[in-house]
Amino acid sequence: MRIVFLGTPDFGVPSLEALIREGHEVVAAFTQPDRPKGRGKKMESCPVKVCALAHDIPVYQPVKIRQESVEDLKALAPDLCVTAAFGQILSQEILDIPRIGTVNVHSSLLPKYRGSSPINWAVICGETVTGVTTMMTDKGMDTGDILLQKEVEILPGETAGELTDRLAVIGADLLIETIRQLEKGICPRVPQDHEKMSYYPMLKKEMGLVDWQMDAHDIVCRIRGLSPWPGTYTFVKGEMLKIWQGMEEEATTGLPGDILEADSKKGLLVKAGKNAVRVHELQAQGGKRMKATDYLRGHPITVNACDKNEEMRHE
RNA sequence: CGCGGGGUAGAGCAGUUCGGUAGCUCGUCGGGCUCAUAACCCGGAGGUCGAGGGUUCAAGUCCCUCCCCCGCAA
Repeated sequence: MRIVFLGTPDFGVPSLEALIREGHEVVAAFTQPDRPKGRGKKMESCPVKVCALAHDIPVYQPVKIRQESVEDLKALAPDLCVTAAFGQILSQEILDIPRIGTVNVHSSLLPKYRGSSPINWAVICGETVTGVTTMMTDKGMDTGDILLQKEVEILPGETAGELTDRLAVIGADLLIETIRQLEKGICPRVPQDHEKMSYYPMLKKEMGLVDWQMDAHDIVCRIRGLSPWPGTYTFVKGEMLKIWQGMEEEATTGLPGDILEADSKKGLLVKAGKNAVRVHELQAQGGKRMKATDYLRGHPITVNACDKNEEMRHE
């Protein structure tokens, strides 16, 4: 099968590798253009590009695929296009090019969690089950007909990053099975129940700012859901502190945001709306991530007595 | 050349302004106290101060070069 692969970040790599491993003829890979990244504004290739080049697959990096790549795609004459976290919207004109169609690997149980960050949102919303879906891409945002779907349990304490790694592999397997069934003409194809759809927006940096009015359970889900990017943070004495890991702990005293415990032995405990968040792992500006107890050894934080030291209260 | 913080004992930090015996908290090892401890007391071990070069009687500290880690921004 002549396949054109479209994907950008790590999530797409297992799918691309699976296609190659299965002996499909991957004739091209499309990814987002290289962008200045990291500290020194160095240009960096995305994971899918690196993978494609390693397998001698031609790489295309249009800024806007709809405008630049229609002729290229036609010339490639694919039987099938496969997308996995590509990052650009395909036009109908492009969707009409592949003989069979365009299959998208989406990391949620559609129609739930449409949008660009389904894994993060599933964790943020406190789900215990999510999954991957293969679908026939249509013009809408993750609205196409569902082909195959697989449920995956979200493990306790699992972060979005960890879950992404797992779903990427599971998604690759599902993709291979989907293509197998498409080739035989036995692949189911059912429209989404649009009544049950949910859509969540792209993640923004600001979403990582902890609102201590929220219940501890929700804050912990957010910490997990935004890890490793964009990360969760709060302010202590005017300095930003990233929170990498935390757990809910029962607490009835104090006001939201109060530091109930800050001890290099006991650790760091911050009051939330309901209950409190035990901060296990954090990271100060310029520092590396470390256990809260280690941090407190060298950075003593005063315990808020709830109604004094108002200026020390973090936001 | 995008902005910025940092590398000192196993861990987390202070010390660098203004050169002059390597410090703190914790851990660890040994001893003591206690019905008891994430408690307390006494004692010990453990450091090429990221690397190299330079200045100096003397460099963690001043000068030059390099390596590594991290936050912002994108």
